[in-house]
Amino acid sequence: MGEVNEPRSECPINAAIEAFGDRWSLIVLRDIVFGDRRYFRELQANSIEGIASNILADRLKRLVKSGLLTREDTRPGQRARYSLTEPAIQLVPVFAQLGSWGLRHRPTSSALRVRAVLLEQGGPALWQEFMDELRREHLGSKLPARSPSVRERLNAAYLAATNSS
Amino acid sequence: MGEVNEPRSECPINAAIEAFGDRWSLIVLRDIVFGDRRYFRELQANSIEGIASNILADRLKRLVKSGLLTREDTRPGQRARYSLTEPAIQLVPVFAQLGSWGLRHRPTSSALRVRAVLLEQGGPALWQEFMDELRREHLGSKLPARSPSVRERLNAAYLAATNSS
DNA sequence: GACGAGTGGTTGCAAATCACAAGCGGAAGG
DNA sequence: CCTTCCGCTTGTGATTTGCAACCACTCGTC
Repeated sequence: MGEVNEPRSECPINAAIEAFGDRWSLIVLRDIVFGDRRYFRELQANSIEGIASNILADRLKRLVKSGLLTREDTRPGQRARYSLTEPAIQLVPVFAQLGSWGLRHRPTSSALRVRAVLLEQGGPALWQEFMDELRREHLGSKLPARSPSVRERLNAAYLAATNSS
Repeated sequence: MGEVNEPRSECPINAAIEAFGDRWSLIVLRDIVFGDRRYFRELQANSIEGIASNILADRLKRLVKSGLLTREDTRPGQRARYSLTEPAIQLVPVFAQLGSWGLRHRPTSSALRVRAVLLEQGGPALWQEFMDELRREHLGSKLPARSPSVRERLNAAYLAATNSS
């Protein structure tokens, strides 16, 4: 990916594409945001698309460099936790719209569809709540938490769908 | 791009990425949606990112095959018009969110930013109006038109920004 | 203090894709 | 005819992808 160079244009849509418009960046971010994966091995082992380790390493490095993730700095050989930054947290509405689109126009499994349905039904209010939750988990925000959390609700719906199908 | 094969997963977000998650597909669609380009040469000549003709040809072909565009069928050597399909028109909210993100988190030129700002301010109601407009232009919908059209408003704002800067 | 499991990666390689420039066959107008 | 416009196609080298194997390091256990 050539996004290391200067941007092709100064269009905001193009800027977004250059930041995460490839076949893997959004997949990695999706797994961190919705799947709560924080470590390299977690991301690789649980990837439903089966990401290769070199691609994962490359994307994580690039996302850190471009300000979408931060990496806990550890000595080599130790677990390093990745955290979302505020720009990455603000991708939640993008994920919601992508999910709504995929839901409508492509065949998807009923289990994996559930999260997108809920996110669509909840609308911007739910997205905001989820973003606040991510700020708490990833940025140490002290905003008051609600129970059950959005992620708990999303996962409960996902599990219900996998069992009933 | 390997999107011709079977999908990597049945996740709606992944489905969206496989449909248009590369460095050029959304750029082409953006120019058709917001720039009102309908012909190959228009798309190539006016591309601010400078798309190469083989890439453009490949993307158009793929977008037609995947149901996002239709191509007027003409004899070779004649102008062929491309039209958006309903799934492509429903990308408007995706574009709006991508624009909002790029606006906030990446440097963009004030002129090119204007459309994204307007789309954000207008919200879902404006998106719907714009989608109806696209249905009229691309699908022959007979829904009543409003004046001035959303595109006229977006372009007027864009021109005002280019002159004042 | 050697061992084995777990950590986050790197390396090599073949295949696919990208980006750039040039050229091509048909159609339309004069 | 000749020119211009039309949608591409064809080379070419450079980059990226996907796959599998391998690596250096740390930590807990014996």
